[in-house]
Amino acid sequence: MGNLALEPLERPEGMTTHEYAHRRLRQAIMVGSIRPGESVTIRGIAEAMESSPTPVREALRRLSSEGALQVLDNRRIMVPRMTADRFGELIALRSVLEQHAARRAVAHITERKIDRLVEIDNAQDEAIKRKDNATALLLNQEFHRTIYTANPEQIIMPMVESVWLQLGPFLGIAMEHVAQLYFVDRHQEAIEALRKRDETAVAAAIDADIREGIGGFERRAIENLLRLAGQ
Amino acid sequence: MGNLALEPLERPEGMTTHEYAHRRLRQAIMVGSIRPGESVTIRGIAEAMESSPTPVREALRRLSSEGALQVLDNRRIMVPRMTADRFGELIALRSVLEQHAARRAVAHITERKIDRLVEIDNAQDEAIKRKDNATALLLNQEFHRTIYTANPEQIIMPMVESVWLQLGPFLGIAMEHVAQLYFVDRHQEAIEALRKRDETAVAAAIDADIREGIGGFERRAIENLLRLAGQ
DNA sequence: TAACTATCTTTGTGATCACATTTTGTAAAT
DNA sequence: ATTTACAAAATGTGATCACAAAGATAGTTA
Repeated sequence: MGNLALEPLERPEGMTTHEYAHRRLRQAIMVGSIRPGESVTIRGIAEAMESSPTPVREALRRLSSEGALQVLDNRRIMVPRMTADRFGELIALRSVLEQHAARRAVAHITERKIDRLVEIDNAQDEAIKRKDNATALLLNQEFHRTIYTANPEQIIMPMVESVWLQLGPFLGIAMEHVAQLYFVDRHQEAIEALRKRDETAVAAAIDADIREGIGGFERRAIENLLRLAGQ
Repeated sequence: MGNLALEPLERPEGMTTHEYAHRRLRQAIMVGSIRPGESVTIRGIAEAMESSPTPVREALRRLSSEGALQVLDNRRIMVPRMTADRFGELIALRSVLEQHAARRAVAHITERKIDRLVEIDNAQDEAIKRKDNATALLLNQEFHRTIYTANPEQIIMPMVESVWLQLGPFLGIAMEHVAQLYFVDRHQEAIEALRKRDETAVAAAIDADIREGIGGFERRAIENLLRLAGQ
């Protein structure tokens, strides 16, 4: 359990060690590189990224506050386990949060932003064709993030990302057992609705994107996947 | 800026230092003991609670992930400043989050829970009569928390508390300049709706409680308060 | 008086160490 | 073969130290 395969990540000049550790772990969790129930150790991570326990501990505390990690009673730190019920809660919350975020952003969307959204969506389609799930996943997040952050007073993004983080490990399992993630593309609808500045239509597109995308997993399918993964 | 008046807080047996630091700071921020824009230092807090920088840093990282603190470019850590726009975002988000949390909890509410809610509400009324704002505030939170945590799979509570944390410092300002906080009591409505297991009515009561309570501050009033407080 | 500079102090950061607890591994006993 | 007992290793925790960057202060100059 001590040895942990963390894909390398460039470290910008001037970034602190704890911030780097945080970002690297966060990304690993977000794209499903760490399985639910897997535990991480402070010293293990410190060794893996050639630093010391102190900054790693700060990174782990942040991740636990973000819901990405869970601190057990025996002080061990692990990626939370997934259940069908928890998955349902996460999808319902994701839908509510992102619909709200989208509604609050509509008034601030510029034509330039919309052009950017089209770009991202095209890139995502490319990634899906290449069967590059990880990239498609990140581009999908980038699409959503671009919309929500159009609102300059936005304060919801950390919560949206928290939900993404909590869904990440399950996505990792799904990607292991499903040939290709089923990406539903309601992005075109969202873009059209944004062009018209139609709040309700935007919210509907976001909701559909979530519920028919990752949220579309049936309860039975989730239980099967978790059993297959030995959860 | 180094000296910080932290009201003492009992420390349960076996609680780690960083956890204790986190809880103590969190409570101070939640009830408005620290003003927006005020900065805290690692060594200052460590000295105030007779510990060392290491665990304090962990506590501060957690609080920054919770939105209670803001890390500046110069790495200084401060309580985020409030603006009328940000306040509006916070109230809107609070309403959406708590309505959702309440809806998801309705099915799990027991008669015992409802009795507990009545108790809390009575205690809050007492505190209001005594003009004990801090206690009333905490009891109000306890009321809401009791509802939302009835759902055993609930994952939204950390986000709700994050919003409370972000509103806390402004409440501190409000309490300095307003004789008594205007507590609107839609709790009776919420209790009645819970008794009937009426999701929509519960959500409506929660929404009204928020929007007519703290959310009832007019934009003009907020700007005045902030100006009075030298923000 | 205002602006600049040099010095001292404060502060954040990360590595290291010591300690207590937990976990793991091994050998003996039933 | 399973359980128990004990030793060894691993792990989380918190204090301390050294270093660099930022901030404050005092003194000097224009």
